[in-house]
Amino acid sequence: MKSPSQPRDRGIPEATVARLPLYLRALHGMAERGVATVSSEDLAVAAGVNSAKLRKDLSHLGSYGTRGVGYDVEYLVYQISRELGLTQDWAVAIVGVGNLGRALANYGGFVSRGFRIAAVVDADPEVVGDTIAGLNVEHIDDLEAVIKRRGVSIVVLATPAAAAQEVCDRVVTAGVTSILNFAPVVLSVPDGVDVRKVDLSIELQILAFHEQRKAGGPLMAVDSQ
Amino acid sequence: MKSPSQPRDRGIPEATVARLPLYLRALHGMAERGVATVSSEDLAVAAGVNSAKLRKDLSHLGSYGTRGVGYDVEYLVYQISRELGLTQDWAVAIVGVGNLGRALANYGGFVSRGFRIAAVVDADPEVVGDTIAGLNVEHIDDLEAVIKRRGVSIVVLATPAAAAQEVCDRVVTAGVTSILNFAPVVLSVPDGVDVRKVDLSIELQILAFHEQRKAGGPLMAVDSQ
DNA sequence: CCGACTTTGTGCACCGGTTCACAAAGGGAT
DNA sequence: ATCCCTTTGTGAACCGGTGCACAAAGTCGG
Ligand SMILES: NC(=O)c1ccc[n+]([C@@H]2O[C@H](COP(=O)([O-])OP(=O)(O)OC[C@H]3O[C@@H](n4cnc5c(N)ncnc54)[C@H](O)[C@@H]3O)[C@@H](O)[C@H]2O)c1
Ligand SMILES: NC(=O)c1ccc[n+]([C@@H]2O[C@H](COP(=O)([O-])OP(=O)(O)OC[C@H]3O[C@@H](n4cnc5c(N)ncnc54)[C@H](O)[C@@H]3O)[C@@H](O)[C@H]2O)c1
Repeated sequence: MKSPSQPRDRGIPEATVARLPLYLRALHGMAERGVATVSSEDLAVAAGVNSAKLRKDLSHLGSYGTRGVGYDVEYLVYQISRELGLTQDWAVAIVGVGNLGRALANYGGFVSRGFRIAAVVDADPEVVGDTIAGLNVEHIDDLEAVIKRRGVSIVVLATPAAAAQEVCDRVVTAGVTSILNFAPVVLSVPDGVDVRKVDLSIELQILAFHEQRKAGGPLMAVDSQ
Repeated sequence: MKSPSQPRDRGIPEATVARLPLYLRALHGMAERGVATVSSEDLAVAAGVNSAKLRKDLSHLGSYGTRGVGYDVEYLVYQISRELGLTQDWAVAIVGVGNLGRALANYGGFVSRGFRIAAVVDADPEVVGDTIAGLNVEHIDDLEAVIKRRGVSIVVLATPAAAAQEVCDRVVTAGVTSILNFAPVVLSVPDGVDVRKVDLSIELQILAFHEQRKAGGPLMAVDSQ
């Protein structure tokens, strides 16, 4: 059955970490359809990657496959979940409950992955006190207290750009070391704090670049005036 | 040898393209504050990158700097904008006007970068006919007609995962070759079609991985943006 | 007009990540 | 038990990207 789980390499490449959630999603789908084992080739197709890459990624977690057969779906789901830290529950706070913050708070897709929205915080007196996604909107003045009380370890920043750095500083001081930032600013944080940014405007600009190239190619206005 | 500043090598590295919007944002801020010229060092700090990397990135567009002085802010804004295709107006359609689609439609940050929301489309009869962000919500049955009529060249997919591939196929058939996908599925598209995906759930899982590691072992995680 | 100073543009070594290709491992059939 | 077939796990070449370090290019004060 399972080979003696060899000591997992503590240094998993960042690129691999970024793909594990993709494999996990594909595996969940297969488990639901009753698939018991899957080959690297099939899983790779489902996840949209190269099969050699997938095998190398999984090999970083240990030798969980069986040659000639493939990988046990349930077992792999468990191993990847554990590696990503999804066997525990993460308390997430959303700061800034405007257009975007509301959409995130109401999204059900997070809970199903072990991320529980534990608090929503805003500065606008009109909004504070409202109930969003079943949660009472707390005042930004109580940010530190809320983080401590709810055991928040991940903060989602959805405030206007101008407020992002200040809020960031405060949550970091409060002990948070994982931040997902939607505001279009470069946040500066001390070492040891992870910031991941999602910038939709940048995504569109990258698409526009390629679209322009497809359409006109280098034949666009070449003035130099 | 070559003539003075001319559009250089047409093959701009993907990593460079992804950073140009970052430089552009920093430059816009500087222009607003009345800064006329900027050194690679200062701009790099503002954009959160290494200065050598910034210079190499800009060198792909041409020789737009002046040694001993730096870069002319306005001129650089123009050059980067042109390279990214932001000197023209892009018509964007949002398909799926739920939590997320609404937030996107109401967001002002796109228009300011040359992206005009030209249409919003949904399948729900309850929603079709409503006005969102000043636009009439069109029916998904009219998808192809709307794309043609409004000259849409970029589609944002914000439908449930189950509907994403079908909608994707239709917009591709309608001639769209640039898609920004928020649904947690791997889209399959023909060659020549660009798909960029934004998966917030994956971002949280990556944060959780590092968070778990920080809490557990003696190994320190490094920050990344 | 010159020489000191600043900053660009890039050659080069390096590094993480990708892909190919194949030996080794395991299962199943006979 | 042995052979054949499938599929893993990985060595090694390769590739794009990064960052150091510096010569070249340009500014500016005198
Ligand atoms: N909505 C989008 O689709 C979208 C897309 C890309 C980027 N963004 C970015 O995401 C962020 C939020 O966007 P939005 O559309 O939800 O904006 P919004 O204006 O609708 O919401 C911002 C919310 O933050 C609150 N806020 C302001 N200052 C605060 C503070 N100091 N502390 C706590 N809360 C504070 C406001 O009261 C408001 O409720 C912005 O930075 C925006 O640039 C949004
Ligand atoms: N809301 C979030 O914060 C969030 C976060 C991460 C990912 N996502 C993903 O983004 C997508 C949208 O999320 P949401 O929260 O807005 O969901 P939602 O259910 O609120 O909205 C989906 C909308 O799509 C419409 N729709 C359904 N089928 C359609 C079809 N065939 N054609 C056109 N429209 C159709 C529905 O009528 C609905 O209005 C989902 O795939 C979700 O997984 C959302």
